[in-house]
Amino acid sequence: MDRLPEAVSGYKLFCLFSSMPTKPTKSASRKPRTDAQRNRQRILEVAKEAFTRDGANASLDDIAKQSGVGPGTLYRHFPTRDALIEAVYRAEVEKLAAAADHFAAAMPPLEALRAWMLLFVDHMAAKLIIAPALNTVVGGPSRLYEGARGQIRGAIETLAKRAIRSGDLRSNLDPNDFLRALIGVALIPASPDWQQSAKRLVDILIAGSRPAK
Amino acid sequence: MDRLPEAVSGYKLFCLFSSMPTKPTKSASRKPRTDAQRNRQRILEVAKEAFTRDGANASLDDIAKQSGVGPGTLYRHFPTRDALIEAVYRAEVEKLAAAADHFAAAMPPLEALRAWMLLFVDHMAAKLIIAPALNTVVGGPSRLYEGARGQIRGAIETLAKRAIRSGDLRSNLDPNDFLRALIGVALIPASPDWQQSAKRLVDILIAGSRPAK
DNA sequence: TATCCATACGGAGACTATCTCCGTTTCTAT
DNA sequence: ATAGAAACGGAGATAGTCTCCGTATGGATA
Repeated sequence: MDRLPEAVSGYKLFCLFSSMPTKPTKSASRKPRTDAQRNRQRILEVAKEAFTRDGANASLDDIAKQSGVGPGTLYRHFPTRDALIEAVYRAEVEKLAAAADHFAAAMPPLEALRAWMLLFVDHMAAKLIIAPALNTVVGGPSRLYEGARGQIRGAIETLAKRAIRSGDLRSNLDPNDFLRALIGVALIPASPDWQQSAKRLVDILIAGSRPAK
Repeated sequence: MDRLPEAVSGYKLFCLFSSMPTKPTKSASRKPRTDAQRNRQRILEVAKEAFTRDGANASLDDIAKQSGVGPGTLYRHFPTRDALIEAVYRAEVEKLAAAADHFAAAMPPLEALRAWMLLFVDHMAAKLIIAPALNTVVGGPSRLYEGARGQIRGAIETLAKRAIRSGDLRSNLDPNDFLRALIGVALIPASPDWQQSAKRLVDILIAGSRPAK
């Protein structure tokens, strides 16, 4: 419960920055140890597998073992289960955000939006990673994922605004509504016509968001 | 697991015949004990609170304690965590299904559909019960909730078909798409304009499902 | 109403997973 | 080459899950 919030958030901040391409800070301290980085990476990979396979409460000690490290090492890198899930989640999210930029640059507005929404769905379908990850955040009032959500939100906002500007969508539209709907689709992978449903939904959303004639 | 099933059933058979001089009927079905029913009910209520408050992995022993029963009693009624979650979930679902019938009987088609979709969202918003419950099912390939999902599906199908018949919606529509979208909305209760977003989304879905002019 | 026994109860305790602490090892910088 | 900061591993304390079985209770029967 009362889990040293400031210490944790400090660590999170570190993680956030550490995944950036170049160091923006002067930081004066020394280069992070290579074995630490390697272990961190390895844990992330194994965790992704494990969460995909066993759901969001796969055994953390098992993940540590499969990564070839002790439990202590895992918990040093990711103090809580949520922290680990979040890290895995963030990696996926970054791929999606990158794709949004790419589509925006390469396609006409409405098409780009549609393509990205479908990609969003595909990512969830293929990896099944984001769904289990989102589970735990829904359960509690935790503030995780906010940064990641920001990225996704940014991605769809960019695409939607472009489509609004070109007159393909109504101007009084909140792109977040799209997101919510898509996540719903992704969370029900049970039925076999899953993909079809997702595509239909995307088209319904777009059709429902066209400017009034 | 393998708990002497034949011995038990053999014993029951013996009782059946030996104690049955005149009555040809069922000694088998006896009225369920009232204390058992009461306990079951109480556990359900407490569990609903607990899951809402602490997320889907609230301590089961705690729930038992707060219900005034021992852990054994809880586990007899609900052998697994999923079973308990499912029971709570099912209760909510039944309320929704009932409401669908009510709306269908009392309102014009499109209005009834819209009202129910909003109620669906409200239930999730107010109770936050269904969301945590859905989490665990998403994680694994478990077959829980299928019956409950059937009820919900039935509810929205009834309403949607009515709206299709009256010409308010396109005929090539899969109402399940609506469901998926709504669940997505319900799973992101974080933002403050939550309710607004949900209502907008409902209208987008309906607008996007109108017959082509 | 009294009696019987199937049904249900409680909770001690075995088992399993989570997470911490700290002595040891490894890597970077000088 | 060496110092010492950083990272490691894993034993073990803690906490949650679930079972077993002796005891209590309420419905059926007479």
